Amino acid sequence: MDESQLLKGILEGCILSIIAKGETYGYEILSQLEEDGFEGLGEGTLYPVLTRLDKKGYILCRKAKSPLGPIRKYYSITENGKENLEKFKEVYKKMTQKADKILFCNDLNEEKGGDGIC
Amino acid sequence: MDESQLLKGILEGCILSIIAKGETYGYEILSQLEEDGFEGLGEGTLYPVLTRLDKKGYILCRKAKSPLGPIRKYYSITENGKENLEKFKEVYKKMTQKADKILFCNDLNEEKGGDGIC
DNA sequence: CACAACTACTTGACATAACAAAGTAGATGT
DNA sequence: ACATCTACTTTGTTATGTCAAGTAGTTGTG
Repeated sequence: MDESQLLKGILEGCILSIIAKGETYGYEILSQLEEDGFEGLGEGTLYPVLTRLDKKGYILCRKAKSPLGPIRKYYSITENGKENLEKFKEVYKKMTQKADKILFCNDLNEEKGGDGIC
Repeated sequence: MDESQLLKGILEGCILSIIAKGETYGYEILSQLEEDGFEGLGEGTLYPVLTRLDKKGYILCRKAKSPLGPIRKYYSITENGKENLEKFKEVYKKMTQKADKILFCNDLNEEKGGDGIC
């Protein structure tokens, strides 16, 4: 059961969502993700996502000095990125609703979040 | 926004869950998934998953004639598979809870399912 | 001043899984 | 004979997360 496969696609949306809440930089995103329960994510996982989001035009990049280390790259979301984030949320919501139904609506009255999905 | 990436990992769990509900075969699983909202899944997507689940020992395979076509391969879940399915559900639940929090708990009181995630 | 420790980003090689497209083949009906 | 539906296989492509290693600026300790 490879957890990393489940992350695919989700991670990019989560990172875009974090940037949407305010300008931030890689290292901070990493600690934010850690705080949110996504532990053990390496830098080699995060930075390629940022590059990708930038290439797609979903975020803007601005370089600025750090008060305690090498140069930071600050990212902020673009209009294009905001639109994409909303689309992503819709797709994510639909996808998980479908999966929830198959996974948690068996013969028995199993439940996922406490609300009645079934 | 590539939907197929979001499917990764989820699909395997869903298919295992469908098999857990009773012995079935590929073509039937495909129509079941379609019924559950996973439309447009090709055979080239489904069958490799079944092979994988079989290799991992999560399902058993039995060949039998079809009343209306070529031979079918009937699959049923193993004890090992049942255990794995439960583990998968846990991992899936945790993962989506984390993602839900990041995606739907912004400054505004957005909501996902109607229950208070935030 | 040398060195460790923390911050911060980069790069390259790799594994996994979904997907498209094409193929093989049995059964049925016209 | 031919189309159609059922049913499974195979091959190559692509996207994305992951590991490992590297580069580099800043601060504090001995």
